[in-house]
Amino acid sequence: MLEKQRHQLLLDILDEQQFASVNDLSSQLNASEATIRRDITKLAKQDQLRKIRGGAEVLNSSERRSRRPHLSGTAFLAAKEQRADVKRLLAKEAVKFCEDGEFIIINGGSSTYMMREFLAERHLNVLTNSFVLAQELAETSDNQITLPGGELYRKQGIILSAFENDTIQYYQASKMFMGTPGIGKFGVMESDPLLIQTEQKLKKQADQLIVLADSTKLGKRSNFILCPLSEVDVLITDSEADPELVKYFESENIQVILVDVNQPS
Amino acid sequence: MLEKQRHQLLLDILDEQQFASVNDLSSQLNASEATIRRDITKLAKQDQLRKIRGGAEVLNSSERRSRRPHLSGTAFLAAKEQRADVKRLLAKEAVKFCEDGEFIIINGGSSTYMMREFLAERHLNVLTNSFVLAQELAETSDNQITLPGGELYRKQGIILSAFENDTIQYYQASKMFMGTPGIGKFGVMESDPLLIQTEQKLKKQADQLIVLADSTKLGKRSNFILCPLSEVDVLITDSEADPELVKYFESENIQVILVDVNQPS
DNA sequence: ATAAATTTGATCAAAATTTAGCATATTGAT
DNA sequence: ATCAATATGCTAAATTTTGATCAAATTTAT
Repeated sequence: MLEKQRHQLLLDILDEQQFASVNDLSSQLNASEATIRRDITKLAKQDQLRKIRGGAEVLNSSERRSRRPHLSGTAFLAAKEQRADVKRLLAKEAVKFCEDGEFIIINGGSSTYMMREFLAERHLNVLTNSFVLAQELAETSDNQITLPGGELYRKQGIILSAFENDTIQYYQASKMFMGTPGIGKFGVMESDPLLIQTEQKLKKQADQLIVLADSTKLGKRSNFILCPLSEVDVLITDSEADPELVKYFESENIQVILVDVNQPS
Repeated sequence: MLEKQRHQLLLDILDEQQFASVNDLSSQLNASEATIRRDITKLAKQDQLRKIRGGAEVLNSSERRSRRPHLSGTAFLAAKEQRADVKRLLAKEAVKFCEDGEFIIINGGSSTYMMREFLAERHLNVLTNSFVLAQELAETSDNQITLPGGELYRKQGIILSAFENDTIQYYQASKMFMGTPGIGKFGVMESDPLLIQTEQKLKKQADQLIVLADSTKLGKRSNFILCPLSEVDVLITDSEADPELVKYFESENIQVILVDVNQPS
């Protein structure tokens, strides 16, 4: 059996049963114990599993090296599919807010990613933590692109850093655009704890915060509160939004833009 | 059987079973192992499969050649053409220097970009200011990727920042790889003034500096001196290098690796 | 604490795989 | 049909992986 293949199977086994002894693996993969030990050592070096006495142990997902959730691939584009048509309209409206030459920040996410289509023929200065958006804009537009430093998280297609990041700190934008899994009286939500810190750092550098959220997101809760409503300047949503909530947002001094979902596009 | 036909069948087999050993393929396609090896090498160069020890492995669809060339392709890819074969061999040698799990820095440029092919099956932690390299590695490999913050320069496919950049400062690497337009008694040269500052910052974070330069670059001058020879630890060049110069570099305590240019692969 | 049992890493020879060079066969162009 | 270019198969040498053995380290049982 090929080494690579054996490695793959070994990881598959671990995925299912959490732990595996050298002996188990040796018989399941019919390879000698010496070989299994070498495999484990190698895979441990690659951060694919944890070597423990007697065998190996799986890593929990946060430690694990993303097992090829491809950029531009599965996870990201799949999320993009949901209500893609509405998101596209919100994105279109968002881009209309910008004047050529303006400095803006675009936070990663499937809603804001849609802005790429409309940014193609614009000439803005864009700071974004979305690697995939940067990629698109670099290829299809003349916008000036700035990226924050950090590690690339393939699953989200985003660049994250634990450190204070000077590139962000020196960037001053008039507007920041972001999507959200939920927005309500409690504020703007975020489901991915990894993202919160970066988002808050980005938000500090912009004069105006513009949130994109289709009507199903209104009033929805999620894991974490990213910021209170008072920090939101504009909310772009669709015409099916609950009028009560819209009124409430407006009473909180938020400019609400309702995009007609039956618009021809 | 026609070569093209055999290639197609080979890929079909891989599609079905993920892995295939040279031996398997040889009997299934009745061709000698030598031929199968040559096929695999060729197809791997075309990014149709991944060459692994003992055989070949499928690429998941997003890695497949279907994708369009990244970043406008023009300037950057054109530069890539020159002496591409030699550069590829230098890159291969460079990757051999790395151990899985190691933290390395790769400076942008056409030589170092070639490392992507050989990094595909490795598991390293890579910090690079090359946006295009990051793109490739993100799509085709499991390496952990870190990017410095800054503006995206399309022509060079590179991220540059005028600011001190914490992402870089917190990164500690054992090796830094860089290409150069010229290296001689005066030191390592750089032609693009924009790059110098970033390169010097990156260099500070690595224990060892490894320079890739084909033999035509040896003794060549360019606009700027990036660093003196004393800071270079390893020079990877090809066997057509001027022996006098090689001797000189060695007398300066540089480990010189000569790659045989007549090597096939 | 001591002994027994287990696991580990190192070493080495055998087996498998890759590479390189050369001879032969096939193909395409004239 | 002939020549050149390319593709194929074979072999020997170099490299890598594997499995077996064993001493040292670690854990478990007494």
